[in-house]
Amino acid sequence: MGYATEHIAKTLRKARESKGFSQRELSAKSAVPQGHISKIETGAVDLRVSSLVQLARALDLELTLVPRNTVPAVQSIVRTREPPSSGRSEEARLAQKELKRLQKTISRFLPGTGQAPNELAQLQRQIQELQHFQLSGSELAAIRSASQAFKEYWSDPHNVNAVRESLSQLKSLRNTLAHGSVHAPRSNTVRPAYSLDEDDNA
Amino acid sequence: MGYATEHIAKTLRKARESKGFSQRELSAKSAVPQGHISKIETGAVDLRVSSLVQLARALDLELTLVPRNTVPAVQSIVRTREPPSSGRSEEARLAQKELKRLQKTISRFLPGTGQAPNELAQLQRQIQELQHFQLSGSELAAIRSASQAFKEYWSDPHNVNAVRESLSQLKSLRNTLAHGSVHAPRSNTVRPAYSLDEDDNA
DNA sequence: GATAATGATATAGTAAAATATATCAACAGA
DNA sequence: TCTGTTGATATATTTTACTATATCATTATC
Repeated sequence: MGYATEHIAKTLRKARESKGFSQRELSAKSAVPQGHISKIETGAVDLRVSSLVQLARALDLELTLVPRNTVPAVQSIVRTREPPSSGRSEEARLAQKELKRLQKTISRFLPGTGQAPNELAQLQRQIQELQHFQLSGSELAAIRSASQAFKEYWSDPHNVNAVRESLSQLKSLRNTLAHGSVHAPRSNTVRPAYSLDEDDNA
Repeated sequence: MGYATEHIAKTLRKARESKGFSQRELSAKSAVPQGHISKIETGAVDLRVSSLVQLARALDLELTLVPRNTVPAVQSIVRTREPPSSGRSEEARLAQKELKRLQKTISRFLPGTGQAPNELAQLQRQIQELQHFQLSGSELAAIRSASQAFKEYWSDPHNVNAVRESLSQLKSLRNTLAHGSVHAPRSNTVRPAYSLDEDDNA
């Protein structure tokens, strides 16, 4: 409806997709129900500012009021810092999927083992945390590599070193992401009021 | 309440005051009731985006969603284009008051005259329109000068030239403002859905 | 001192968002 | 084919913004 709010809705959707989040994931991060996100993105509601801010924060966006005559300059800034080119959204999606796949694989493997090595739990937490970062192509490669390492352990449960290898890869990935030295900064992972998981490590 | 929306509220109030608008004036321009504006500025409500946009437009602001990491750059842009230094708010206030004073003076003068010169009506319309611009120090000077000219006419109703002088000063002021060649652009005066006054002239 | 403008509040009624749940079709993978 | 994910919708309930209107204390202006 609202001609002016339509733009907001589009921005939200684009931001979400570019980060590879599903509406349900975003719902978890922002504490806004998925159904409501759907309505918002399709412009079916005149949402309240608090809802908008909740979503924005989860998407690493900031709601600002800028003077009309500065809008072009602002847009130019935003544009130059945007995702390098195209395909980013798809890569983010794939990276997130790969993470989930690995997570699932591990959890399916766990019950079978009499006593799982310590590293397995760590691996799981690491994956858990990585899901909070915005990922892209290069990260996808690292994740796949870690996934590969775990498969080696899967096929030979004596090879604990493979787990260690996998874990170390993900840790290093997490550190690069957290320190923002290479890719998108994202120094602070978005954290909902109710914590979905505890993650804290070095 | 809303920690995040508090910032929005402050921005709105600052923008309004810096333009010398009262809540009632802003209410007229934005079609948002004064009482509601009060609640919004004091952070008593979690307003809807449509209301926020209405107010923003009336204040010549744009609601935008920008990536977190661009916020500092954006703020810097906004800051460099802001009112040169201080006292702007007070000057705007004074300029608006001066206009009102002149308007009042004229309307009080009118009934007394058997047949007011054409220029008086033009003067009134000119003032009417000028009230839609954001004014500052230099405009204040021009307005006072026009006011002075009118007083000469007041003391000597035969001196129609004084009115012409006053009118010409305001017209020139209006043109400079409208074309944005000198001060703040403001090419399009904010116009509420229901028109409060008709003003159209060259 | 009287009058007018300003901003903050209060109350009551209406409209609409927010929420919790659930369902559904389309599609992707195992 | 079966399963899980995704996005869109539907319904019912609760909460709350929005509106209109009025009051009030505080400043300014005459």
